Amino acid sequence: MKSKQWIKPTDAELEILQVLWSHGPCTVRFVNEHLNVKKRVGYTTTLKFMQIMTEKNMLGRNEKSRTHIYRPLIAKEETQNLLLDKFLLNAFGGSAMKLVMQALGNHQPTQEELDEIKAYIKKVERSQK
Amino acid sequence: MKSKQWIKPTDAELEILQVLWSHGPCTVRFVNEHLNVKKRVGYTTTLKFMQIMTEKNMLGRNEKSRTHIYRPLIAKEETQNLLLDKFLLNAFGGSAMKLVMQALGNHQPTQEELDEIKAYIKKVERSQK
DNA sequence: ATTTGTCTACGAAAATATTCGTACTTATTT
DNA sequence: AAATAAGTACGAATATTTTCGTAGACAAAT
Repeated sequence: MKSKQWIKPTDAELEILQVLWSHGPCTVRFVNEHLNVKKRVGYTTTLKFMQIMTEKNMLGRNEKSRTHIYRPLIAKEETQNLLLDKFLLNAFGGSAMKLVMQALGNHQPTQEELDEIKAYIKKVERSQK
Repeated sequence: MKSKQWIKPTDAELEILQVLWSHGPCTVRFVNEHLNVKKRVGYTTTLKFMQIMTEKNMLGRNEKSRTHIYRPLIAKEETQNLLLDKFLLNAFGGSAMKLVMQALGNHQPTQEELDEIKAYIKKVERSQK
């Protein structure tokens, strides 16, 4: 949707975005604690990243209170799409089908998920005929 | 297949691997010319990468003639799988289904491709019953 | 046999990304 | 009010990735 200059989030930035996307707006401390579930990261490291991301307009923040509240400024789906495009090109030479088949093959979909895909395919076929 | 220490190829390394995977073993010059179709890269840059990748055991080379012939030592599918796993975690919080649906949605599959997926789903369902 | 072109090796600059220590400010506790 | 705790800002060290220049070897062309 945006005409903004797209800046690809780095891995570390993405981890922070994940937290903000799933919980709502939150503090540096909250984010940092979540990151620390997976791996040890210093508080000021997380802080620094979030400050940088704010400069890059990836995040916004409310400075009303001393403890700032950060929120994502880029949408989850849009971001994932753009990353997906890049990844597709980088790793799969642009072949979406290859990627889809491999993702399906590697991650044992449940019957429900299969149904979801079938429904989606039907929809596409109908609109495409 | 391997118990080798897995080293994630960087973006630049992946571009080189793509060339080696699709054409057979080839020379630095050949690879470099291919990369230059997309973007300008110096010859020695490509050379350096391929030397580094050889050190990392990503590539092997035949030094019989003065002009070395490089070949990938890591398999395309295996590498893509591992990268996919990482990407899935990084960008999609591990949800393969989300990724698949988004890939399908963004890249207008042809009828043939849809058929391919349907066939695959059938296969899974049969084996899974 | 000299010049010119192509190759490899290697060091190191440049660009990016990651990590954290220190200083300073503002609350909160004692 | 002094000490302690919790925040932000910022500079800078590290680590990683990308990019090339330069030197020396060897072969091909003049």
